[in-house]
Amino acid sequence: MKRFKIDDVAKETGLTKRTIRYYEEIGLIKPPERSEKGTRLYTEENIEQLKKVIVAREVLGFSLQELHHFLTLKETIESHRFEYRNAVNQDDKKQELQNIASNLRQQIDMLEQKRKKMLELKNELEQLEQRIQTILQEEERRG
Amino acid sequence: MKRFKIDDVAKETGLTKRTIRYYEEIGLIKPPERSEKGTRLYTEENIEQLKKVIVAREVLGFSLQELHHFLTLKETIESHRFEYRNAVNQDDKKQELQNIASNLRQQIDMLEQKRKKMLELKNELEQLEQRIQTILQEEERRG
DNA sequence: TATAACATTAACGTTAACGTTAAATTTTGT
DNA sequence: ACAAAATTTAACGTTAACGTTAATGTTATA
Repeated sequence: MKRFKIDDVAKETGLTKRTIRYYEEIGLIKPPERSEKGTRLYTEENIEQLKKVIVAREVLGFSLQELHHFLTLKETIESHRFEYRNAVNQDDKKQELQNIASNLRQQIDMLEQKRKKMLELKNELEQLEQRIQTILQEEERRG
Repeated sequence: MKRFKIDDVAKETGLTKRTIRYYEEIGLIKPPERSEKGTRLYTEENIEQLKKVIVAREVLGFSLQELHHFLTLKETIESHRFEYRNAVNQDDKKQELQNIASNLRQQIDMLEQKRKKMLELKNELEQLEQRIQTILQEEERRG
């Protein structure tokens, strides 16, 4: 499988090298493999993970802390997927799953709230746009 | 018309007094009236404006700079609404309006992009939720 | 009317999210 | 094989968005 060095990743994602290392430092992305002497070697998967982080930060406006919370949640779910049936203490596991589910529900509801607010703002902007278009068209007619 | 003091506004909006003064300082909100001796006196309208800023910041994740840009745009449009017909230089005005329109269109498209990305994330989370529910239900059945 | 409770400005402090620089290695191109 | 280019860690610098404190002045109320 092909590996990329940090400068390639930076160019691909638009982040700086510093930022990529920083995201690794605070645990937002998995540490990539290293060469024998310590140079970071990224897989496509590493890069995809980074891109998701960018979307969540830029597009959704999450803070890196919120993002970390989020990703940890996802990781927890995915890592528990197979372990569950063999769990030592079923009741504890069940409780944990229910906590996660409740947490997820909250995040989903929050996203829906945000989408609603965004739509409202978008509508407001479209009204402004309409107003301007009307004025411009009146001008056309009047010459 | 009733006026509120900054502490009331803080309680109403959930912001701190410092933050409210700061938003005024950087031009995010209109400076409210002052009493004879300098105490800030806020109208309902002032408070509404603040609440909109909060939505845009918290819910939409805009930086205060982006917000400022945004609000300035809106202000520009609204203040030009009546002035336009009597404008001295019609061509300049027309050009300006077209610039604003183009700017608005960009913001609207950006909002739509964000909404799309949000929906994707929401769907992803709902799949995770579904997975958890399935596991929990299997547990129920197995006792 | 006095005094407690609140407001104002000014200035320094803090935290997140990187930027920048430096000194030492590593990797790459010829 | 060796210079040039890229990478690593470490540490200090910067900016936005406030928090905190202090000194002083204003408002409310008993």
